[in-house]
Amino acid sequence: MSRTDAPRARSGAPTSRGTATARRIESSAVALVLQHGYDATTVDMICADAGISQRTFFNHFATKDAAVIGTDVPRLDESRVRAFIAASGPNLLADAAELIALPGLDGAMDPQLMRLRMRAISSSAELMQRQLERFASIEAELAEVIEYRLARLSTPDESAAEVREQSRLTAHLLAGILRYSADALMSGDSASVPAIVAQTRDRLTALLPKLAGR
Amino acid sequence: MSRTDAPRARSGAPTSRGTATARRIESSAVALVLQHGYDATTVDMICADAGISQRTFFNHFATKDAAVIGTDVPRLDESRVRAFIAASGPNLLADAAELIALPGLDGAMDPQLMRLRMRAISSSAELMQRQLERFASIEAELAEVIEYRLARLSTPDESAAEVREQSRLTAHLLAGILRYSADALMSGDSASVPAIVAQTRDRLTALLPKLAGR
DNA sequence: AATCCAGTATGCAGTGACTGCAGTTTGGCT
DNA sequence: AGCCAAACTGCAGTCACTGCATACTGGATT
Repeated sequence: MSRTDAPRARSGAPTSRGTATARRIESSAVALVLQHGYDATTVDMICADAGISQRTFFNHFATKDAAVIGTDVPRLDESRVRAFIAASGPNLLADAAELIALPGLDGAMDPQLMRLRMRAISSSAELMQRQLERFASIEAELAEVIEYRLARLSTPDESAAEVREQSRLTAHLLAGILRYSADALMSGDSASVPAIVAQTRDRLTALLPKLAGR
Repeated sequence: MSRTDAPRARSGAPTSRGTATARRIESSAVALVLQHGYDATTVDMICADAGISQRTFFNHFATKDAAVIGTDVPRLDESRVRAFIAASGPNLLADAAELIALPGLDGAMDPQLMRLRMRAISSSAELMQRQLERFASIEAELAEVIEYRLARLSTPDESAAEVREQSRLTAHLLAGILRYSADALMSGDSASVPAIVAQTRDRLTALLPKLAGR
């Protein structure tokens, strides 16, 4: 019934990452969306362009938008997580922002398709929305990691439950930062991901003291 | 084509707020979702329960989820906006969080339906998501208001453009706070809206110094 | 009282995303 | 050659949603 949370596919639950067919579908989808816009691009059009049947399309991608934005989910970079927990720099938020390993940055994907995909996503408010929703998927995990750092900063009068809530709140703040970065990345003309991340970090460092009062 | 951004309806663009039919549809929708879950509740079921045709349903609500979560959008409370701009308290974020006038709190709605609606929304991840998306609709407005306050706190080396970007970043942070509050409100068993807002404010006040370092 | 009109409700046919099922092709392996 | 699992396909069906053309309603106008 729901269109967005459909189960993967049926039997093999193909990861889509890697199979030639999935790649063809993805590049057709991105190209057509860039050409006609997301709403005007039907699944049938993508199938025709990729030379496959509609059923095959849905064997690879659970939804139409998955074919455009990709199936990889942002993850926490384990090695960085350990470093983050051990560290104790003053700027927890900025540190945490670097925990997230954006998919597609690990070089496993064609950078050309990557660039087109980003343009396609930013051309549609709906796709952008879906893209941002993905950040929410790691928020719980993020809150847990943050809790380790935050526990060391807690005052004696704060219960463990309170620290946990503060961690969850921090994770939500972080999601806001990520949304801001994604926004800047997509709407800005050029600018690489590392550049945007660094810029946001600086901006945040300047901003936080103003928000926290003195 | 898109399911989520459909234009209101055709001629009169009914506000849905107030008409008896719209109210019947809303309460049928909420009741059925509570009973069967969102995905298992079809538009036809709601129509049958409310005693209207499907076409009439879509004359009142642009989408199925609109009938459950309501059509009112959060707005900035104008009188509070003026107070916010004039004030200069140390806790800008917490101040800003009170700018938002949540719909349904102005007493114009049946509190009983309000409570059922909240339970219905929190019973489905998809609905919750849609609900949270609405906060994004006022982010631009919010950033503009924040800019007034932030401009007074800027250092000489910061350009107007930089202040604007910091304001946008702040608006995104605020959206995170709102999401956290909404989450707490929905998942918590009881707790009134003002109580949650106050609690979040306190929590934020305790948290911010930790995040900004000293 | 007859007329008119705007607002609202409806039936119907169509589009587009998505699913389940049942059957076929394909390529590697024995 | 024969076999098997993975991948592909057609098809029929469900559900959200739209456009259009057509009623029904109650009150304001003449």
